[in-house]
Amino acid sequence: MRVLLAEDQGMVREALAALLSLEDDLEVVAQVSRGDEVAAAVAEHQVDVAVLDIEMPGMTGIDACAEVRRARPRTKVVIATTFGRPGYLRRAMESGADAFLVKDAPAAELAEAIRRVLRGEKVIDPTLAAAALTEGANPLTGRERDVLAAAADGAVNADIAARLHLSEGTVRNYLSMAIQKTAARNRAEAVRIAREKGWL
Amino acid sequence: MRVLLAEDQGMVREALAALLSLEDDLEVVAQVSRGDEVAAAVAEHQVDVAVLDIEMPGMTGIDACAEVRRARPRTKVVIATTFGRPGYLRRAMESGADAFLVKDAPAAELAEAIRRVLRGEKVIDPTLAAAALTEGANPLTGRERDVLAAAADGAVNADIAARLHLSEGTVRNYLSMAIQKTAARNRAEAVRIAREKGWL
DNA sequence: CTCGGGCCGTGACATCCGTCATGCGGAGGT
DNA sequence: ACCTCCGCATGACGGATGTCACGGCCCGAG
Repeated sequence: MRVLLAEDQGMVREALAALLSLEDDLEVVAQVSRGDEVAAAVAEHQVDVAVLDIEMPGMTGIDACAEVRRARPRTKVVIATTFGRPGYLRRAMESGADAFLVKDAPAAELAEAIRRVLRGEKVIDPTLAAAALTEGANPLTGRERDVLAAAADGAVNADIAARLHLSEGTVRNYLSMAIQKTAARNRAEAVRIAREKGWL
Repeated sequence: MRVLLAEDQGMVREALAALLSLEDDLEVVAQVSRGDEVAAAVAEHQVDVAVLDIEMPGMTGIDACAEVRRARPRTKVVIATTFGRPGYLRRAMESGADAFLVKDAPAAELAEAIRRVLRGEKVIDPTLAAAALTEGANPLTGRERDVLAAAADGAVNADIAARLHLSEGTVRNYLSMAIQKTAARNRAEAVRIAREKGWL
């Protein structure tokens, strides 16, 4: 079966390629390091399974998954990520992913998951599935996410207001909402919590 | 040559093991997922080269490197990390590392670096070396680092004071110093900048 | 021994931040 | 038509934060 690997860290990507090449029934026919190169490569190399990291330059693996789903629905998608955040899992499934793995897991699970999605199964870590279900959906509105994301790197209110073309008071209001919804005590904690839950 | 791999993400660790096993002259004789297991494993398996990640539970790869250096000076140490922060490079070299690689690099460089350190050479990314030299040393004092680290996850002043057994005013003073030294405009930005430079 | 620097604290002050009340317009649902 | 939710805004208030000046203790370098 023809496999594509998308992962931005060269060493990790090539190591995973070496690992999968040990499997007789799998062949790594393409490797990309950016999310926005996935869809084209999948089409060009007639890929049967795409293994995607989430955090990548250009485009997230989740968005790339949605692109693949639209352009070539028969290609299976496996999301393999460092962070087992419930929100990531939820969004990955909404984008049509067939499997969701965390890189903490033993390597054998990757090949195993690939074979299972090829048989038409879905593969999800049960612990994560439970967490995603108990958490409920992302409670932040679009603008609240925007403001929180802009505050994430330490910008002051005036900066955020300028960047998003808002009034400073509005920025304060959205942040206040976000802080309450995350049950945090200030913006920094709100950012941390939202990140952990995959809301950002 | 006998190689140890220390890396917390199972999938990545085993993939790197597969990669290195393709090299005729290298043999992966031990794998650990925690920093505090490195030294014992190095001694037990008579390891010639230890490949260490930095971010690991239990102990950082840099501290583990120092342990190995003390307990078994002839063992070479290769630090392989996700983040090419100048401060990491500096601290790794101070701990006696023989090579410093970023995981962005192509996989071939890993085996190459291992062979070179075995010949007694040091291997450092020249771009990073330049950055480390232009940056100068960490300007933060021990206590300033402590309070900044405690503020990193969104704790309020009272929390930090309690955690470090300080007065709240003292926390404010240290944070103010840290903010000035990082040329930041608030604690959150100071945390970000200190992280980027590897001062934390 | 003196001097600088790290460490810890206090007090005062200006500013920033988080909260709340309130308002308006638009989109979507019943 | 009505209600609800989102987006955007203003104004006011208290508390948190950042800055500054100042003092103390201890240690190592010169």
